[in-house]
Order: sequence, then C-alpha cells, then structure tokens
Amino acid sequence: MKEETNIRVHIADDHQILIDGIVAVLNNEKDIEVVGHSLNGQEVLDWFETNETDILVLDINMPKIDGIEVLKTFQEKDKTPNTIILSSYDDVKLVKEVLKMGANGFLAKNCAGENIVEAIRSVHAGEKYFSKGVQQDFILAMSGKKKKNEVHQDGVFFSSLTDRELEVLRHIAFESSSKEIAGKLNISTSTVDTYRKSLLKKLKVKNSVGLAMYAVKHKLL
Amino acid sequence: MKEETNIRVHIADDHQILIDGIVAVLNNEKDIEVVGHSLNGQEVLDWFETNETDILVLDINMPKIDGIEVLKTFQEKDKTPNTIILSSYDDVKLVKEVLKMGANGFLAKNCAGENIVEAIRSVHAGEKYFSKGVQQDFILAMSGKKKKNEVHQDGVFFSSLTDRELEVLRHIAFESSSKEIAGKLNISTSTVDTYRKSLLKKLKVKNSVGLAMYAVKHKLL
DNA sequence: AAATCAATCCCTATAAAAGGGGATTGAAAT
DNA sequence: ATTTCAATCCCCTTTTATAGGGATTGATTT
Repeated sequence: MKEETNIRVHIADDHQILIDGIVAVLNNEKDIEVVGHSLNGQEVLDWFETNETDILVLDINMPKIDGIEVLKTFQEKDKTPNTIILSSYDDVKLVKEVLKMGANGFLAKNCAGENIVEAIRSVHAGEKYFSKGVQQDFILAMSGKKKKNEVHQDGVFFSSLTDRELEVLRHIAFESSSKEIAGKLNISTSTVDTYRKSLLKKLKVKNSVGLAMYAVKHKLL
Repeated sequence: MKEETNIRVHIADDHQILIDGIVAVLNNEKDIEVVGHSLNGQEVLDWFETNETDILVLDINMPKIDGIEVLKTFQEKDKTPNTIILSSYDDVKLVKEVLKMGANGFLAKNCAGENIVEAIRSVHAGEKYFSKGVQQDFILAMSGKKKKNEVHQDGVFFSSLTDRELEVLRHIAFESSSKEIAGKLNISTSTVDTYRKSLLKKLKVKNSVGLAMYAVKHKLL
C-alpha cells in the first residue's frame, strides 16, 4: 500500500484512555493513520492552524472549548474538516445541530471499535455515518421530509423513510399481508413489495417481524 | 325449536340497565331464555333455592353479598350452577380465584353483546370462556403450567402456551426464521413449524408479525 | 392401566415474503 | 433544462411461512 493513500485522522477527546483505545483500534487498519490528537477544543483549533487531516474525530464534551464550539469556529473560517462527532448522548437535536455545522458522522461512545473504522472510511468516501443508537431517532426526525438524506449507519446504507413507506410499515405491523395492504391503499401488491424491500433495507431488519418490531420500538403506530 | 332444548339463564347484576341490556341481546337468540334475574347476591341465593338454570351470569360487584360470596355459598352446598362471571376488572387473580370456585367463564363488562351469547353457548357446551381483556393476562399466568387449560376465548379455542411454545415465540419476535430457531434450539424446523402453527392458533393472530406484536404487547421479551 | 399432553418429527401444498433486476411518471430541486 | 427522487408497476427466483394432515415418545394424571 502506498502511504499517500492513507486516511489521515485526528482524534480529539478529553479522555486520554479513549484516545489510546481508538488509536489502538485504528493501528490495525493499514489504510488509516492517526496523525494527531487533542485533549480539548483549543488544542484542536491550534493543531488545525498548521495541519490538515482527512478526518477529525471530535468529542462533544471537552473542557474549555467543546466540540460544538470547535465546529462553529471551523465554520466561520469556512474550513471545516470531515468530522465525525463522538458523543455519549444520542440526542436527536444534537445530531441535527451538529450536522448543520458541517459534521459528517455521529458516533455514540458505546459503539464497537469497528464502527469507528467504518465511520472513518464512510465519511472519507463522502458519506454520512451514524451509529445505531443515533439512527433510531434520526430516521424518524427525517422521515416524511422532502430532503434527500442518504446516510451510512453502522455500515449499511439507508435513506429516511418516505411517507408511503411509513404507511406500509404501519400496515405490516398490523398483521396485514402485502395483498391486503395493496387492497387498502389501492395499489398493486408489486408496489407494496417494493416498499417492503426498501423498508427492510433502510431499517436493516431481516423480515416483516423486524419491521413490526421497529415500528413498535420507535412508536410509529 | 322445542322449548325443552332452550338454554335457561339467570342474570345477576346490581345495575338494572345492564340486566335489561343483556336480556335484550339474549332475546334475539331463539335458543336462549332468560328465566330470572337478581339485583344482589342475596336475591341470587334465594332464587336458586327454588329454581334451577343452565347458566348463571354473575356480577362480581354487588351490594350485600357479592359474586365471590355467592359462589362460595354455592360451593359449600356443592351445587354451583354453570357460572359466567361478569366483571369490570380483568384481574388475573380474580380470574383464577373465581375459576377455583367453580366459575366457567369470565366476561369483562366492556365486551360485545355477542360475546355474552358465545359465552353462554360455550359454557353450556361444557367449555370455559374468557373475554379478550381477560385472556391476555390469563394466558400468561397459565403458560408453563402442567395443567391442561383449554378454554374458549371470544369464540376461538386456545390453550395456554407451553414452555416450548413460549420459547419459540420469543425467537420469532427476535426476527429469527424457523430454520434459525431450529438451529438454536437443536430441534428440526418441522418442530418449530409445529409450534408456529399452534401459536398462531392459540394467540389468534394471522402471521409472524402478529406473534411478535403479541409478545411485545404482553411483555414476553 | 388408560388417557392425556408436551415435545418431537415427517409429508404435501399453497401462499407469502425476500431478493434481484428493470421501468415509467410526475413533482421538486438545482 | 436536467437531475433527483417518490411513487408506481412489472419480471424473475428462491426462501419462508402458512395450513392441513399424521405419528411417536415419555411423562404425568386419572
């Protein structure tokens, strides 16, 4: 592997242990290189004054200047790096806020090590990445919106649900077969099956039961 | 229809309106005849001193002597009529207590009129009958017991769940296919399918989604 | 001893779901 | 004007689920 193709990463978190852990994980990946790290927001800003990376893994909660502040500052200078937010809170509002400020991914701290690797690769590839804990609320907040929101979530592509998909999902959760749903919605069963397929893909579940359980879990009924 | 084949019913409830309502419903059934009614427990006991019926529809909450007392008295004399309990509470303990005291059915007061008819016919046929509100908890309380408990619930036969059925139900709710479940439980898929079938029948749902939803609804996970 | 029942398995069939693909239309966004 | 995307439909194939039947074993109850 040529060194030039490496994904260069900077890690910012006020817990040294966490940094060390992430570095350890990333060291196993030949194509990812940790080129710097910071223990607080000020260090991040200072470091990026004279350096660049492909990816910034940024904690929200840091002393002095927190992650939000860091993003804000970057945005003012209009040179926000590709950023993956690390957070203990999988709060929808935070996610949306942080996305507006130019972040490209959101990782809950309780995610698996391999998720960080996936997140880095995905964001580096121009996608958005959300760890599972985050996705749950986010997909809801986004469903029924006109915007395109294709994001990467724990390794799998998914888009937010369209109105029609949500409608079909509800019918599925009420034990209706595709044929029955088609009848109720006055569309062909082929179409219902199309929605089934996209629902399965988007929600990353294995079957109709998974769809129903998802609907319950996220109070879609 | 010969009059002798009629199902004779006595109704006991402290609300005259409710009695009238039930009588009205039963009047539409040619084979069911309301031959008496009482407004409290004492009246019931008095009436049954000199009369007999096929079915006693008995309210739990009545002034002076309540339904429980009435059943107790009947039991002491060892001449408990076929009794369907009417109750506002679908309390498991009540159901079990009342069953021990010789009752043959349990109707929540919010059930449909036709349920009363079904209940009367079922109990008269020697079955046990439970209205839907009651079944929910009861089927749980009974699952995993050694006793046979075949009861009639809102018109459909079902037995309480066996240990194995419950186990399979949980796996289904976790999106497992029959094949996967078979693997996990070290049994053949045929067996899993057998459980699926009996679960569908017992829980009166239409498909796997229904099973999963049932599991959620009744906190079986 | 006989009956009952949970647990296990099998067979045959049909229906439904899952997984690919491709295609059109119309509205909305760029 | 062109692209994007939701909504709609179709094809095909394979895998699961549903629905009916029957059968055995072993434990428990009566």
